[in-house]
Amino acid sequence: MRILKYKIIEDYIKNEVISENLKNGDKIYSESQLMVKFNVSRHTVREAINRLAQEGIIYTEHGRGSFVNWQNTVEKTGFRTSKIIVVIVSYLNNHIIPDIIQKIEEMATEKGYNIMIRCTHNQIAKERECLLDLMNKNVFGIIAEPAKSALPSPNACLYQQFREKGIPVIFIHGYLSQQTDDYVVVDDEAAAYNATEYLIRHGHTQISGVFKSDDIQGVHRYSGMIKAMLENDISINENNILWLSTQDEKYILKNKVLVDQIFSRLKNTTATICYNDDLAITVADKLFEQHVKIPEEHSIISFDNTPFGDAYRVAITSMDHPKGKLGKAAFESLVCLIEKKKEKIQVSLEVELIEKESVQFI
Amino acid sequence: MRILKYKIIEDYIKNEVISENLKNGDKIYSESQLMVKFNVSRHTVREAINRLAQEGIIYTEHGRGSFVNWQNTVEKTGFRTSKIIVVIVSYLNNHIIPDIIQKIEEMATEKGYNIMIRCTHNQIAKERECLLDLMNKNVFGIIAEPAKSALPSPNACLYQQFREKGIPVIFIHGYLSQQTDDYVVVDDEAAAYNATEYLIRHGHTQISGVFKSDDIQGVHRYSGMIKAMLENDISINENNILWLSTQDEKYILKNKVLVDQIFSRLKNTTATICYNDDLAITVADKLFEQHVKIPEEHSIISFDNTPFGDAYRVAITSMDHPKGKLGKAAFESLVCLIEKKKEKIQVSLEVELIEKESVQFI
DNA sequence: TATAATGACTTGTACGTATAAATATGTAGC
DNA sequence: GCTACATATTTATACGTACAAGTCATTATA
Repeated sequence: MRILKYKIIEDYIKNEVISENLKNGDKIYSESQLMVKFNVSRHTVREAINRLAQEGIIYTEHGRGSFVNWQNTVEKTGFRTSKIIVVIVSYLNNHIIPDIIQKIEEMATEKGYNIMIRCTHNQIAKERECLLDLMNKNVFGIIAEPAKSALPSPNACLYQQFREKGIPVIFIHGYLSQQTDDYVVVDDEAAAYNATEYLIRHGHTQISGVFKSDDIQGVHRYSGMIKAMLENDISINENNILWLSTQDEKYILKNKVLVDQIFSRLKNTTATICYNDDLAITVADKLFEQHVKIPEEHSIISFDNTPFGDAYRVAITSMDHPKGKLGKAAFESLVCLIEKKKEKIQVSLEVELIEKESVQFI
Repeated sequence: MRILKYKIIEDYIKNEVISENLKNGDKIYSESQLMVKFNVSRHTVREAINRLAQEGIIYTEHGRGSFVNWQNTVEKTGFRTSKIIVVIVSYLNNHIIPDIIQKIEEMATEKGYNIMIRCTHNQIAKERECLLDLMNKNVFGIIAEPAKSALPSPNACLYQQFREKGIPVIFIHGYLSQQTDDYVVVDDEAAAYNATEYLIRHGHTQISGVFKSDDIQGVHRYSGMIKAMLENDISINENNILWLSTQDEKYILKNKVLVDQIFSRLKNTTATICYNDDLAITVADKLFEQHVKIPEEHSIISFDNTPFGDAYRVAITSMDHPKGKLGKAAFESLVCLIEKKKEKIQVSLEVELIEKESVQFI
């Protein structure tokens, strides 16, 4: 291997910077100084300096000199080479997602990644648009809360395309295919199972449920409930289950028909399992309006343990949501896939039950 | 402007590539060909080629020649050429920011911008780190909620540097300098003025206040309160004002001393103006614990009109927060600055009072 | 005292030359 | 038809020179 003169100078300065003999912002030797020092031509010195500048270790200013730019070196090349992770979520304005994203952002910044946010409003079309837009961008990985995960998704193949291009995708909250997807989710079935067992232990046998029909979470929570009831030899009355779509949920407060539906489903039951705290509060409000006392006359249990449910006049007993843990696991898993340290990530987080005031012994 | 020879060659080749006279993978003219073609020295040709290689438009192979690398340019450049807007906020997990960001994301995606998120945890150090990190990145603009906006900020000069580089900065929620900054904020002083007037109209003359000391919003809300009281000839007792820092706020629930402080400040008053709904609920909780009934024995009014305050056992009367409007205005203003359609943006949004249950006539 | 001019020093652009090393190609020899 | 070799072409490294242009501190001037 031939010894390159410019390489000698380049390495020398690089070492000075790394060993902090030259600190950030310091002016390095001028071209003429280096010419003398290494007994080379100006051209060779400039070659070395150009390479260092290209690497982002120094920058030069006309008429002033070259200066160390070490602290920014890693990221200096800008977003072109910097590591971008896209986080795709349904909505930002709920009580779960912001916490997850905040955790992801925290860890990502620490690791030198940048977080880009996209919202789908839980609409397949917006999700599709977003994925197509990202398709020819230079992203390192995707963390996605899939839209309408309970239904067959026409966007599954788009996510697949990212994986085929070597861009890992981690699903959170739900997934599109349990076989092929990488995901970090909450074990909703187990959570619902435990919630139902908790009601049963409090003497409830007539239990109704309000679930969301378009998210896989709703399906899992439903099946956890059913499982617990079957195992406790409690008969299941499908009439006591109310399925709501995202659309319904938005209009539920205004829509008289839906309110009536709630009551027809809850009739003859002593407890209700609600898809989440927001829904639990909506249901509770309607019950209060009809002078049904909670928890004395009707118990309610729900999911996600939000401050919203905490602040309600009857604090809603709820299955906790490990938001920070989920964000952390999702990011770490994604990095594992990016760095090819693992091939498949399928994590299911267990959750605790947080006892509050909305469930009573019958 | 001096005409640079290497620049002529560089632009010529770049044009050949863009116009697809030279397609991806094609070998470009050799150095000696270019020397003849442009009648320059080899050095000048190499200067041009080096720059093109640095841009990623071509690559060179020893002994073979230089080749067009255009297909990768779009991909490689990826986000470099795409329009990135960075949104810097204190926290994501509150009731205001996610809505604002969601609106910004919605509009940005529509206009072909990409949103990058950073959280400062309302810490000057983290804000600084974030700004330094962004300094060398190719962003189109910044929407920032400044950290600790009530105090003189050492990061003000960093924001200034962005502006000097032609990267506009729009502050939301607060600003660092009313003279020089571009901002879209809520008119907190007017809001507090109206809130105070509302209390006065309900017969309250002994009014206490709980404010945040490190955000400019707290200062503005305080001064709005003072203004209203002065104009109504109500004497102000500084002992009835409690100032909390972000630090305090976090420990307030656990810290006995602070709880006592709250009560010493609220003593002898019939109503309290709270910095926001979260604080209002904390204060209300403590009052309830001491068997003070709200609103019968003490009225509370606050800011931001969050669902959190809505769900509280006594729905908190609160000044509304135009989250969507603010997000929209911030984004549109930023685009105006980016496209140089405007030079200065200083928007103050007026807010409504949302009457609920926590204020009563005395 | 404030401003303008000067000169020393710095990097930027541009020319010329020479040799080294990698690649491509044509030719001679088997 | 294949290999080995010589040759031409290409880029890479390296020397030298000259002048342009930006920065900065000192000096001279108004």
